[in-house]
Amino acid sequence: MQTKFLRVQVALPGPFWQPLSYLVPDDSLSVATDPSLQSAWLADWLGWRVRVPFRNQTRIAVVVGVDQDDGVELSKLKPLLVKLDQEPVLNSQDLKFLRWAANYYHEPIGEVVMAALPKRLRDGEPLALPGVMTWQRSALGQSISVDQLSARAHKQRVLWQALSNDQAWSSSQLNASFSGWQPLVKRWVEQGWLAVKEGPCLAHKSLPNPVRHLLNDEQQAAVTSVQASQGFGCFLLDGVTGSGKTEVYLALIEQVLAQGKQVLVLVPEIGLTPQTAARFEAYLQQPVVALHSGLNDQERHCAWQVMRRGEASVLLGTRSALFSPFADLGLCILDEEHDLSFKQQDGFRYSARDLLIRRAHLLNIPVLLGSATPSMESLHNAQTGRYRYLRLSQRAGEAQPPHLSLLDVRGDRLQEGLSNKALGQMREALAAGGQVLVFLNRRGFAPVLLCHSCGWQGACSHCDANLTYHHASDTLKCHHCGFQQPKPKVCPACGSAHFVAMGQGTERLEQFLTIQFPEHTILRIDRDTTRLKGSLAEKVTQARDGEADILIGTQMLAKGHHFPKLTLVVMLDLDQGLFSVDFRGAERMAQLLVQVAGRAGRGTQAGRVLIQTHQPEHPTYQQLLREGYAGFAAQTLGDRQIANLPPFSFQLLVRVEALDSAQAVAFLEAIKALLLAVPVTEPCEVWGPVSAPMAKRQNRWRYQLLLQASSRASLQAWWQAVAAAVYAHPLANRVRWSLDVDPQEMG
DNA sequence: AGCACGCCGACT
DNA sequence: GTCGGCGTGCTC
Repeated sequence: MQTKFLRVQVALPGPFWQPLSYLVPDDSLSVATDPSLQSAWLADWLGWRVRVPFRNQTRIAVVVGVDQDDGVELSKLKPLLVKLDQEPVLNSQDLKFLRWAANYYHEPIGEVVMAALPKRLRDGEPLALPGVMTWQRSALGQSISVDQLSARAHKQRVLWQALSNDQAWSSSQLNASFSGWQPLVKRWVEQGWLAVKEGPCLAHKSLPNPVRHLLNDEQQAAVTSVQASQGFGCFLLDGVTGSGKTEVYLALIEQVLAQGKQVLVLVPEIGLTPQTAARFEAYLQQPVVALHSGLNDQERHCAWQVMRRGEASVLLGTRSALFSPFADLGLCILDEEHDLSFKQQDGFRYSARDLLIRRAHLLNIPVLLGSATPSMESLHNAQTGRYRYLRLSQRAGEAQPPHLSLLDVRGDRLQEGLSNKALGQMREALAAGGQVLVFLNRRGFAPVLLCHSCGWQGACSHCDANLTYHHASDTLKCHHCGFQQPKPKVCPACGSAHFVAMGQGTERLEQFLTIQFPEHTILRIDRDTTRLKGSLAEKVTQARDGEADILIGTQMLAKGHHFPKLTLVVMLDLDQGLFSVDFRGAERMAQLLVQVAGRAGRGTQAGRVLIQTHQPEHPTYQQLLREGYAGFAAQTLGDRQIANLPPFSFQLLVRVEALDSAQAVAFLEAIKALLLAVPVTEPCEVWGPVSAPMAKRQNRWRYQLLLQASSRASLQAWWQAVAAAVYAHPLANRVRWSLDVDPQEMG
């Protein structure tokens, strides 16, 4: 038999645009050289973890291809060191999906594959979780009484006595009660007294009491539509706040679970609270695996493993849970589909919504997107028939839709951003026994220290941004690079010692309201007051139970929470959304308004929403008030079509950062020249280079180039036509640059 | 991305 | 004379 050198292609984190090849060790050759065993050879390697030599060290990689001749010289190839695990970590469908994602987002395959593995597996830890073994008396063990043990072996007798309760003991349970149990347990296993079981690594916990609900006609119609789906289908569930989208999800999940299949539910980053998981468990009466940023590496590994093995059927997670492997996935759900947190904003800039749809498509299963304020993209897809449109128009129970009104504050004196009219309304609502939420979208309102004499204000020397004044530490800080300095004693420009703190923060608002409403309790919920683990959930519970009369909140209070006693919402600074540089500014503002308004009047009392504004005649407000979100969306889609903006076109943003701004611009100009030289049939446009919204960050100048085309395919093809030349450009290695496919924010 | 190699200022 | 600054170039 002639010698054939076999190679595998592996995904390794790093900027490698194709997988790296390694030779397989000699002892694997006999299988592979026989052509009839090619498929066995494939199954033996594809998706397996391997340890490979890399430079002068070793790395963990995943085999993504087998024996493809990629043109790399044999002499350059190294043999891989060892194959890990007893099974592949990713199956061929997972790999196909990940390859598609890498290709679409122009992200190195190694980075994408590693995003699909929990950190412990990326680091080469064993696949099996330590501590998931449980021990229980075997049939033989049942007959062994403690008296058969030596009377002098006190430790043994205590341990055996404990094990005689017929429960399965995990190592963590044994650790908690006994020391030195391992050798004894090991011996008893060898003697056949104990049976080892590899149990689920999730702690057994008791399920909440069952909760059932009846569906109204609209909910039932939505459930029926999705159930009728044969194979892949994408559904948009457009349901007003409080209309009971979750009940639809639960009914569908229940049905899929009854078929023995699994379900993946994605929620926004701050939407996943223990209450959400508990609600799912109460209805479904089975454990729900939660996967979110609050978990440690072991817990993530556990969740990953449990879903992959099919030991649990429901995964409820944030963005990255999208990559989890499943034994048999039957349904995907993505709640609050308009939410920006589904788009990863750094590194691998994927959209969890778009990738979830792609994954469902590859698996040929239905996917359901839900929102009270669907994105223009999804509404457009529903209108063109790519998605099936499902509508829930009624609030569940007796709850009335909130009443929205504009509060014209032009010419009024504002105290900490609040008008006297708003304060008056708050007093009335509180006197009537209601709860009040003051909503502050703090962006752009960070407190700035200003010299009262000359107007000087601190600017960061490394970024194109103002320094923010921090009262507690009496310092000026840059939120973008971490630069900080003590508050100057006198103004660096004019020498005056008279400073004023400008701008609005929730902290100052809280101080002000404490003075205004001394007899009422105030609860502030924002990034600063919820930094500790679990404190958001705790505060939300307090708010929901009516322990505070006045709530002060930012973005994180806008989503999904239910405050039955809330009767009045005051929105302080929505106006800025009207004048955003981003064409999606108004869309975001409208979504925020409707979502926050949805917090009010979910109990028996009708809710009111006051929007403080300097622009009461602005068409966006007028439209939202007259026709609601649907009318706003129809108008916005019309405008987008005329302007040929997404969702009527597709965009790709090239971002560049460089210490030398000339290099950044030169690189983008070079890319633009390459793009313009490509003959294209469909309309393709390129704008820029322009300065990024924050022109300088951490001493690097930031520029961007926007590509736009009439279809995803033509946009991809256009970039592909220049990609090789761009990567080969001398500046490509001298500046930091990245691609953002389907950018959601221009920052 | 890391992490080496490589070629010029302040130190025992 | 060296230690080390981070520019630049490669990784199967």
